[in-house]
Amino acid sequence: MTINLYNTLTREVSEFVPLLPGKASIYLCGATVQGAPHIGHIRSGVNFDILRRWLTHEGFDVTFIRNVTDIDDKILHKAVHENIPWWAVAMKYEQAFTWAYQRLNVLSPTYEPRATGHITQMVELMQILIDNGSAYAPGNGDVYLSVRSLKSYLTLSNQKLDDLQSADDSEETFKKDPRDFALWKGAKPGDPSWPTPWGPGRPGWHLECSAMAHAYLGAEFDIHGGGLDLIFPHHENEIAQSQSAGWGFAKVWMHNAWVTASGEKMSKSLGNSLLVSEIVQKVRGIELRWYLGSAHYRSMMEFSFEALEETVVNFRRIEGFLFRAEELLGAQPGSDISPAFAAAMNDDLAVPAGLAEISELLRQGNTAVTANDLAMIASTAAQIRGALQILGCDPFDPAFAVDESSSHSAMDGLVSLALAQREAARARKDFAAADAIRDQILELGILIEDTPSGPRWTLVR
RNA sequence: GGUGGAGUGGCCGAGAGGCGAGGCUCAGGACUGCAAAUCCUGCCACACGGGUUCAAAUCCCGUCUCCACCUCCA
Repeated sequence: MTINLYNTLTREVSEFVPLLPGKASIYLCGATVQGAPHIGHIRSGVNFDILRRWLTHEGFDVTFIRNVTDIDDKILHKAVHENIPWWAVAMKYEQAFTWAYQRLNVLSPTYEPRATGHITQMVELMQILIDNGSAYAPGNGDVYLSVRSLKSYLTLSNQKLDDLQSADDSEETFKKDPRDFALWKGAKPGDPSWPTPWGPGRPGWHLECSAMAHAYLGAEFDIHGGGLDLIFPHHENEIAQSQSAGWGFAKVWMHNAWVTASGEKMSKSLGNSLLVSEIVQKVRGIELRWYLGSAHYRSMMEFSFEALEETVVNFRRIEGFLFRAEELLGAQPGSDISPAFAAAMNDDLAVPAGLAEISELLRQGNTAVTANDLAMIASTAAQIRGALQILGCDPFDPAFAVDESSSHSAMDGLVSLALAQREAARARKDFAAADAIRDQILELGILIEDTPSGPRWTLVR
C-alpha cells in the first residue's frame, strides 16, 4: 500500500517515496515561544502527530524533529514588557507548549532543538553562504541573503520577486536590495548577542531552521511541515538559505490550515485566540484533540464551542462502545486497522473519510453488543481502537489516564450498594423508589443504564 | 497590485463528472416497567447567472461574497 501526500511544492497529491527505504525524516516548524499556545498552534502539532503515527504504523522508522525558536524580536519585546530576562520568557512559554502537547497526547519529537543551542551551525552556514557569494555582511553586524543572486526563489509560494509589495522600512540602508532578508542581526545595545566573524549579534528568523534541519536530518530529508502562513516568507527563505549552501533540503512540503474564529484566522492581535489551557477547562484533552484532528489538515476549521461540544458527543459514543466492549470481553480490545481506514489515511491523511469508517464500525459493534456476538465485538472494537490510536485518541492510552483507579474502585463499591437497593425496589415493582435512586445518583453525576447483563454506571462528567 | 484558498442541508464537515459521505440536532419506530444506551426510518444540500455533456456540487465562461499571505504568524 502506498501513502499519498499533498506536496505544496508541486501542488498535487503524489506517492510518498522516502529518500532511504523504510525511513522517514520530518522537520516540523514548532513554536516561537513568545506566548502561550492557542488551539491553532496545537492543531498543527496534532495534524503532524497523526502523520507521524501513520507513517510509523506503516512501518517507517520516523525521525521527527520539531524545533523551538527561543530567540526573536517578540521574545525580546516581551521580556521588556514583563520585566524578566528574555530567556525566562522563552522557557516559560516553551513549557506552556510542552504542557499543551502532553495534554493532547502529541508524541515527543525524536529531538527538539532550540535555536540558541545551534549558533555554531548557523555561523557555519553563513560562512558557506558568504564564501559562495549568496550572502553579504555590510559591516554593521548584519548578514543578509542576496535574493537576486539566487538561481530560483519563491518556488513554494509561486510568486514573482517583483510582484511582492515592497517593504515600507526605508531605513534599511544596508541592504543591497530591499527584498534581501536578514540571516543575522547585529547586536543592538541591551540585546543578547553571540560572537561571529562579522560582529556580535543574534539569529534572524529563518536561519535556525535551515541550520537545525541540516544538523539532525542532513542536507536532504523527506518532509518539512508547518502552518500555511509559514510558506512565505519563512519556508521560502529556508529553501533559499539551504539550497544556496548546496543542500537539497526538503522533498515534500506539507502545510496545515488554520483554526478560524468567525471566519478569521486566530491571532493574538485580533483578540480571537483561544488558549489550549482555557479549552481544556471545558473538555478533556482527548476530546479537544478529537475535535482538532477531525477536519482534514488542509481545510480551514471554523471553531465554535457548539461544534466542539457536538464532536465531543460523537467521541463519547465511540469511547462508550470501547469501554462497553472491554466489560463484555473482560479485557481491553486489541488493535487493528480496517482496510477502509487505511485507504483513507493513505489518501493524504483523509481523516474525515476515516471517521466515516469509524462510524460504520461503531454501528456494527453496537449491533454486535445487542446480539452478544463477542467475536464481532472484539473485531470491531479492535478496528475502532486501532483507528483511534492513529488519531492519538485511544481512551486506553495511559497519556489520558486520570489516575483515579483507587477512587474509582471505591466509588464502584458505593454505587453497587445503591444499585442493590434499586434492584430490590425493581424486583418488588416499586418503580417510584427505584427511579428515585437513579435520579439521585444522576444528580451526583453518575448515569445508570439497565442492560441485559444488569445495570452499569458511568460518570457523565 | 501579486499569490493562494473558501462559499455544501438547522449546525459541523467530506467529496471533485453518474453510485446514500459521515457526525450532531430534530421527527417517527423498535427495545425498556419508565428511562438511558442501542438499532431502524425520515430530513435528500452544494453562492449566483450562463455554457459543455446522455449525465455537473464536481468541467468551462462570467458575477458576487468571504478569508489569507506579500519579510511578526501554526
